Amino acid sequence: MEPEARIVLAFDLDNMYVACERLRNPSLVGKPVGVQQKGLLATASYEARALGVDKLCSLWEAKKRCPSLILVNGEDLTLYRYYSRRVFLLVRSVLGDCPVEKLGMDELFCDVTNLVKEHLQETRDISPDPRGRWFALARAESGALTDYKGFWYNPSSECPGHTIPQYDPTVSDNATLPESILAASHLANHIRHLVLTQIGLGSSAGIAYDKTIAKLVGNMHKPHQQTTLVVSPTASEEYSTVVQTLLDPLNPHKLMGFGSKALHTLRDYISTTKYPITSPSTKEDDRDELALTVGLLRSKMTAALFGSLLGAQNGQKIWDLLEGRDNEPVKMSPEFPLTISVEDSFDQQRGTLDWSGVLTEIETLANSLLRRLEIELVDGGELETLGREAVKPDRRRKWQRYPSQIRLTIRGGHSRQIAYNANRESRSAPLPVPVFDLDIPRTERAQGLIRQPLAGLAKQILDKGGEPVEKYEFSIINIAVTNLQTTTPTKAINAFFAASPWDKQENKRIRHSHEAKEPASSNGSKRRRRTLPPDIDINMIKELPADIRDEVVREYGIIEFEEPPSKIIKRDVTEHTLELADDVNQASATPESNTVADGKKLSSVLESMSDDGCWTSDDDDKKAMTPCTLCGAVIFDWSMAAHMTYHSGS
DNA sequence: CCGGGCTTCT
DNA sequence: AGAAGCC
Repeated sequence: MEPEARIVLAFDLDNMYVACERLRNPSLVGKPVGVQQKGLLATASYEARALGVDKLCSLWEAKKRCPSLILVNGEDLTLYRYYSRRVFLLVRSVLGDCPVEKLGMDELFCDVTNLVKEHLQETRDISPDPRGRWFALARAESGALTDYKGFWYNPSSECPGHTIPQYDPTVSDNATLPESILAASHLANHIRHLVLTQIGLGSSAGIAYDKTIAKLVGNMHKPHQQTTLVVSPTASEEYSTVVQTLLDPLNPHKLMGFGSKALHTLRDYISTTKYPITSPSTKEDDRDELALTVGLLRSKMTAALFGSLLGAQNGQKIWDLLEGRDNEPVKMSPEFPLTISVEDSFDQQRGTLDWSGVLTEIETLANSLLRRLEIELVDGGELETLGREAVKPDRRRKWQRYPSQIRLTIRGGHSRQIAYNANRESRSAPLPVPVFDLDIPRTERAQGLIRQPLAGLAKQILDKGGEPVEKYEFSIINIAVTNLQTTTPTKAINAFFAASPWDKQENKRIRHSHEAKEPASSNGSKRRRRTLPPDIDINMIKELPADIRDEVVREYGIIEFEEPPSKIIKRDVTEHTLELADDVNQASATPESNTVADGKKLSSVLESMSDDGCWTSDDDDKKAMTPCTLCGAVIFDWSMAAHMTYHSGS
């Protein structure tokens, strides 16, 4: 007995960077806007694309073609992360226990199998209601959404948005349409409606039976539209016909998991074995390459061949993609990222420095890393940076996560040969606890990080145990914190006792911490207090970062504190959700914000969400390519400026 | 295969 | 710790 079919929704926020900038600055609505990053155009609004801007990327070229183009600097991603998180939390709260997976900043996958199943069971036997059928949401323990219960839809109406295969209006009938996929499509429509009205971001969606195909069909009609695969895999023959028709003409690259490496390997094999695939490409982005399609690969090769070329497991997985099978589960994304990193790149000039120059660059990065930690991991931090009223000043700002490791990655050299991922070396070390102490100025904490451990890590990488060198060459420096913990770093506390990380000289005597650790299970009493290490100064404990101090106090049962230590941190997801949701409701209630980020009137967008007559679509944000005038390499337009710095370097 | 930021597999 | 994948 085969497992029941899943139902997967794929959401994609339309033109997200521009849309976010328009929420920040509504005067940009309806105008041609370009978002600029590092001297290149990261993305352009639909108005700008209509004026020919999307075909190029250098800034002056863009300005030439479209003098009215408004450039916005998008190098600081804070705003985009903020909205990305808002959308994630909203969707998650609507879907209860369903897994919601974040892909990058602007995409989500949702496995709504169980939700839809429950919905159908609940509504199966109830008598018809003139309003249609009630899709109940946010039940049970997700008590966050007291104001939110579900929505009505008409089970005998057509599927919202577009369908695959397309409806034949002459035979159009819901008889063949699986109830579950119809319900899921209405659910997706409802979620898009919520994201639009509560947050102000338009989105597109795909509804299908796995992630790859949901994403694929979702990309077929954009923006502000959705597309549903309306044939069930339980009707296996019809399903594979439809899916194969859909996939066969595609560039395999469009299938998630079919990366450039795999494609390259396959192409190599095909050309060296004179495999009978010959059709020369006419498409620009396939120039000089075999025009591989899903259909060609599928008909000319075998699963076994894929296995031997790409590894047994991976080969099989990729082969399955060609046949429209994708068993990748929708993985529930964690509330906070698992790593947070900052990175800068350097051309030949900037990237050739003596030792103190290297340290200066690392310090700059350390500062911006600390800023990000405060924005993203401290309660209320993101609101503060967005110029909204932060948490009450008297309320202590609490860390929501505690990274325990820090990692330095350096990519050396500027030779053209190396692959972008090669030549990277990294070293990691425990993250010193004082970084969490918000009473220490950020710049001081950054300097502390340099002293320990970043300078040492940099030496390990750059000197490789040899003698120091006059000049160091590198092209990328990255600093990351990893292993984000939900609890205060107790291990780090021990480390703190063992050696005060950043040399508070007076506290030299707090050394022998491990003696202080009690044999854990010496008797049955769990509540038994640890004894404070005898040589620890109570005043030093007072200077610990607040959260750490609480932990110490709790662990060791210190009582001679004037101010009572606050309770153990209690994390409440739902509370946070509501807090974030608040300011939007006001925003969307005011008349002047009653426009969608891409310039359409809200009312017209809402209207269009129920029918198919949407305005013309654009797509594939960043896929255009152009040959470099100097070396002829075909390069993504959005990276041409960066590419040019490459030439000027050598 | 350039950019910055993330995840996952090995 | 590094390679590779995705946006």
